[in-house]
Amino acid sequence: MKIATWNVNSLRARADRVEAWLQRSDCDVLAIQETKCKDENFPWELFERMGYEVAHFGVNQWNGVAIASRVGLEDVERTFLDQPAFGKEGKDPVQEARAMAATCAGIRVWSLYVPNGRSLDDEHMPYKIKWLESLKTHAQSLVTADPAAQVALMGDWNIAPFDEDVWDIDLFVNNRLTHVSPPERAAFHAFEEAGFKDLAREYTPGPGVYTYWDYTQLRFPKKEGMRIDFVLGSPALAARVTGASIDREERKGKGASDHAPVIVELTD
DNA sequence: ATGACGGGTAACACCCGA
Repeated sequence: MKIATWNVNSLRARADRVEAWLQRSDCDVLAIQETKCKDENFPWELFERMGYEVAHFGVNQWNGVAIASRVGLEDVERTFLDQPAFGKEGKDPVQEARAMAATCAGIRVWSLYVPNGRSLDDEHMPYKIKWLESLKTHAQSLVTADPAAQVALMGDWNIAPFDEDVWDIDLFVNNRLTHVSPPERAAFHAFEEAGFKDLAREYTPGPGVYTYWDYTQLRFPKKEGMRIDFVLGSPALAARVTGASIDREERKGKGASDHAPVIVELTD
């Protein structure tokens, strides 16, 4: 069985690529981020045609998450416990479409689009940290309630947990860029301390192994990327892993997303 | 070639991404 996560950077713009990828990847469950559409614009028929059930959560052109499965799709949730809302001062906070869950073949699958943070001094940064802390509390509660629970936290985490997860750590640190700061990394590692494991890393060792390459400045051909997309698994799920890969072929050519799919293989 | 940013909305720019 294969499960995967992929930030597609607009599902409508990437529809042909997503369909072709489903065709060749033999993927059973795909967590999608940045659909960038409302339900009424969602390409439902693409997934039907390919034999997948799909659930989507999107409210406007920002964010948007979905889960497609050909092994069942039940108990869809569109938020986690105490998921923070974001609102600029003077405006009502809004729950953003950044998380959804569904149970697929006994696995509690989450499709997650962690807030970017924008800059270390921006009000989106404390939002990002709080968002992750709430998610961790929720994820931890699932495993506490049932130590045998198979939970997959899949998505675009917008954090590079280790120095080798960016092509030039000095550039990031010296320019006070996001994704590598101690508070962001601590928020990520808290999941590992809670028993969740990065299921792909041991099968895709770095350095120089990434899941995202900026569209600008020839980042992809120059191999200047970031590892920021992860599948974190509960102990019971981690015990089933037999392999993992990053499909960097998918980043090539015209019309690619700036993220590549991350695939984890499990025992049946 | 893996190649010089792209998507969406609304408007003839601007927001957003990391």
